[in-house]
Amino acid sequence: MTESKSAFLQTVTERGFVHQCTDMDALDAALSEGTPRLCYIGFDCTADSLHVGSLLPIMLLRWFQKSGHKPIVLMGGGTTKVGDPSGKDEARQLITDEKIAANKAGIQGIFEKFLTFGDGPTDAIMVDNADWLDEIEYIPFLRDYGRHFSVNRMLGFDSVKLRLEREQPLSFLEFNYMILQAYDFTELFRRHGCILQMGGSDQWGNIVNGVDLGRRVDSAQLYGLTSPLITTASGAKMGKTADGAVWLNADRVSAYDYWQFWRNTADADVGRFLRLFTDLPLAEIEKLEALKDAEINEAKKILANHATAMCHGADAAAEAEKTAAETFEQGQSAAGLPTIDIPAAELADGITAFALFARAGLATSNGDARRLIRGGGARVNDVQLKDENAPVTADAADADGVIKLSAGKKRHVLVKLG
RNA sequence: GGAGGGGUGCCCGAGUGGUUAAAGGGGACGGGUUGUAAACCCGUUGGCUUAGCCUACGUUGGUUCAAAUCCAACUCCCUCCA
Repeated sequence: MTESKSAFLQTVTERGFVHQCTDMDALDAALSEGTPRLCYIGFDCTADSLHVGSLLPIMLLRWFQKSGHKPIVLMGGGTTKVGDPSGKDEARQLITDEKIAANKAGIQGIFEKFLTFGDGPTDAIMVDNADWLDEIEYIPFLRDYGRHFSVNRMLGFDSVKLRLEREQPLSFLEFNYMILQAYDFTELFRRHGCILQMGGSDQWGNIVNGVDLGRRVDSAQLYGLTSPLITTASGAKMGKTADGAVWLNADRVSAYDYWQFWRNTADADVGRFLRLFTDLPLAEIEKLEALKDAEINEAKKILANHATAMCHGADAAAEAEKTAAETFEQGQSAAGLPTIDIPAAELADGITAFALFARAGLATSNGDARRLIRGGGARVNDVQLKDENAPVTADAADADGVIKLSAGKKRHVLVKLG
């Protein structure tokens, strides 16, 4: 394909979202007819929040909507009961129905920040595959749909093949996942006229099965498009930090930490991430990524601002930027840093340094805090601690009753006397 | 149902009676350098009331002065056979 006619494929290709497509030219034609088309991406309810790994699919839906089409967010309330074996070495733990419902509730709100929902022709809608999967009758389903799946072929798909090659167990339950996901596509085609399913590259097998099933049972021309797996310049899967995944829900990862995550992007990743995770025009991104040496830090701030504003709101992003500037550029104890309250009475007698660091969450245990201090990584009000057993008292507090604790250069917590 | 193999710290993976909180690697964290990069060098990486004590090698029980290492039962996984 040379030049896309459709705004959506044009944008998404230029920005680096496309890994594979079942039929780029035909899809391009379908999206260029001037009428809104429908596409969907499924999100399983395996946790009570999504993390930055899901951001790419969400951005795809966002661009789809911005390009004049109608996105469907499919909540995997049904498929989560089965568990997707894709990209997993081990069988997923079965998740209870209650947990799935709770997870779904936690996830749903995120989409409203990235998409406009409603009844209009290009408004996003949200559906749950439990609505139809829970009702399936085994024998009729096998006869109507199961006969279209070749086990020989299924064994060749990565999600299954990798498990078998590594001699890891794959239960029949999980083996059925791709059939159910394929059926989702058929169901969404019939209910809504949805013609496109997108997803991460690990979903390719599942998506192709859906396209094939649609052709077999409904003679429908369906399309699939996948996005590449995003790794950082250092080769790691993107979105992991010491504390685990970078979650999108504010109660899991604060707006400040979220901002910091983006601010700490490697130089080599800045341009790519700006294209993928912000709406900034390409011309502007090209200028930003061309910045040299320390100047590229400005591009990182812009990345952090846009990414945070999209997820947590412009106010939270501005606040996070201000806090970071005060902390790192002016070396102050910025009010916006994570804060813990400790009763003044407790500090009157002093709290042993290692215990205080552990309590502030800067160390995972007292022992960890001791090691941190011994290694010279702990500071109180920017003064390095020498003695892990020395008490920190209320005397260390400034006029506002605040003590600044630091572990390394990047992690800071304020202790506020209560 | 039968036969064999396996379950070690965040992950991978050594270790087959004591000197083992357990080699090595990865990851992570901290220090140095720096731009809140990258690369590189150094250190740390079970818990606690930390010169000491406690808990740990699938689970439970046993042998022994002493077990991750030997024995038994159980459990989960893998392979082959039925």
